[in-house]
Amino acid sequence: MADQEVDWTSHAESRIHEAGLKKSGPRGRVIESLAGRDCAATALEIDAELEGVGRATVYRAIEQLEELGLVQKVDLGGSAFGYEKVDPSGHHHHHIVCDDCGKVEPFEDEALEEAIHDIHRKGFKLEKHEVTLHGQCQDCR
Amino acid sequence: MADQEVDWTSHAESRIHEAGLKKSGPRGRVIESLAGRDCAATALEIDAELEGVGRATVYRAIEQLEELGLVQKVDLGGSAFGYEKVDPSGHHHHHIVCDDCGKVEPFEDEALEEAIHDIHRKGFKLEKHEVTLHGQCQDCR
DNA sequence: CGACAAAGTGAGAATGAGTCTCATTTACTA
DNA sequence: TAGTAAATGAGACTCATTCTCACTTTGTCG
Repeated sequence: MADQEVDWTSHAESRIHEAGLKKSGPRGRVIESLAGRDCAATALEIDAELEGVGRATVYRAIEQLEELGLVQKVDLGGSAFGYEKVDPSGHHHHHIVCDDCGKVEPFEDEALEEAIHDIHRKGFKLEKHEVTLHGQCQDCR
Repeated sequence: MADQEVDWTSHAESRIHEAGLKKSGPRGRVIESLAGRDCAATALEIDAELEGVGRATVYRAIEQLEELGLVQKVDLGGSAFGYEKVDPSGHHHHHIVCDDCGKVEPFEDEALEEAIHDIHRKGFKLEKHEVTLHGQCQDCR
């Protein structure tokens, strides 16, 4: 396990505690599962990985983590949403999805972030944004 | 019905014909419904609007139109996808979604398009992109 | 003009993701 | 240690989407 994962895990546990929530084994396992991934996973993938943890618990844990800003929901273009840990530093990335095989890769782009930051829309208070690029990966070409 | 809608409708019908597909009333009604909208609608909204047209037919028609590049699928953050006609001129927009009431508004931004156009990713052949901004609309603040 | 094959169709069953309920268990705190 | 609020797992449920299938329409070829 890399340092960053340890950081995110303990950061998440602290924030959970600060929010007045109790410690729990099943939720801890969901947090671990998210910590060990570089990019988005679906709720059902996590559920399948964690034997003995109920589906409802996985969804509940993800929801709580999302409310605390520890996890973000990302649309991968398919039928299910993906969820991934949010870097405490505020650093974030977007996604490239291969429309043939479904593979997802993270990417970052400074110019893109700036362009989005410069968008102002009358009456709308922007809170977050999501960019998904679609195409074909090397393997599928 | 505005000129642009007429154009898109007949353009769509021609492309359907070119693709070797047969003429049909129900699919024609789905095309009309899409033509009459400025922004995305869900498949079930279209289905509900068109009495006498089966759900399967609505989904099939949308799928065919999507394959022909006449319609694009957009993620509105909710549980269902939206579908909207693609302007034959290549002109396109993205979406701002109010996370409280679910309202969707289109927006365009030249700088954003350029930033996306400049992204090159080794091994990936980019085909399309999707940008969704989230926040709160005037009514919900 | 038929007649036939391919495309199209609607009803409803099936699937898949996500949500809800509820009886039971667990973690904190007084 | 008792009380209570949070947490849990099983499974029922909802909603969007896909699939199946028997039947109808379209277009073309003889």
